[in-house]
Amino acid sequence: MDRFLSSAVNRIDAKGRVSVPAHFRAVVQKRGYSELYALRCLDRPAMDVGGLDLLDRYEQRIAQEDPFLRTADDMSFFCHGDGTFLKLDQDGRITMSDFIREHTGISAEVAFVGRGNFFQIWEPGRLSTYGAEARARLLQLRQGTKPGERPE
Amino acid sequence: MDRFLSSAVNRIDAKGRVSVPAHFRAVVQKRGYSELYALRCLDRPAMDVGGLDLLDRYEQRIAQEDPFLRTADDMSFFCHGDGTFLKLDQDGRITMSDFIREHTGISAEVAFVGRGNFFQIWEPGRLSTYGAEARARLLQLRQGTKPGERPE
DNA sequence: AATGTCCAAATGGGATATCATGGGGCACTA
DNA sequence: TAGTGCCCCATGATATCCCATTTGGACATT
Repeated sequence: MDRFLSSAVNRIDAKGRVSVPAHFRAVVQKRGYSELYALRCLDRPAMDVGGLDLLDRYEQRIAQEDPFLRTADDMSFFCHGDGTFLKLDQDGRITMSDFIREHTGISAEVAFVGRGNFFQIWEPGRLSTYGAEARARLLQLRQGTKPGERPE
Repeated sequence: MDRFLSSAVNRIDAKGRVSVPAHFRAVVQKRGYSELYALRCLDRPAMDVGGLDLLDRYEQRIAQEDPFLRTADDMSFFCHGDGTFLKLDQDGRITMSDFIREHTGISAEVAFVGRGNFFQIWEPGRLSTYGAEARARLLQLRQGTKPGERPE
């Protein structure tokens, strides 16, 4: 399987390292990612993590905009300024920098969530909160609340 | 990787020096920049820093303007006159001149922000304010695409 | 079903390399 | 002579390498 699926929670050690789930590492290798690109999610306390193709997609999108308009600048600000590279060490671990901790609230444990072509990193507590909200929204949709309306 | 990515804040020492993040220095070297050029951003308290090709970008912009209008002249004045060269010392540091401090409000710490082909220098507080605004604009964009659609 | 064995993955930690930062000293110059 | 820029080195913090130990699940055996 070459997609990031399922989820797992791993502990951060005293040096700030955390193991990427073996299954994810296998996908990373199968896809030939030599480096991982991590991006602060726009509206959630999570990081999207994937290969450079993730970044390429953003850059291609930006290229379509007028480079001198603010939108293009905002987009670049986001995908370059709010992104970072992650290095897998030889034991398959990554280090949780302050850059990541600030945005996610991660401190002692990390939740890894597969998302197909990429995966996400969450603080476990916030993930379950968010998951509950997402389910509630879907439920409301089914029960006939106006689509697009944000519950709460 | 040969792009300026991610952000970091470093402290200015008693002599007015600040370390350019190692990753940025690596990119500078990989791109073969022998000198760094810093330009005052037009509409923000930040500096754009990059190789001389940074000027290409602005000159391209100027070329779009009607050469008979004052705008073109202003722009040229701006990009050719309102910039300065930055020298990396042997330890990979640059000196924060008054020219930079005045425009950015930098005093004790410097935030470096990768922007792909160049990077920016900010006063950390102002950066976070501006970043929040930029993200808000992007969110707006996304929500304009299709109401109720699951953002991705 | 309970227990034991094995293996892969996760975790811990010492040693080392890299980086940010502070500071001394020298040359040039205003 | 004070100020500035530049060179060099010291130090502490962090990141990385490498190896040891623990954990947990799959499988086999009884």
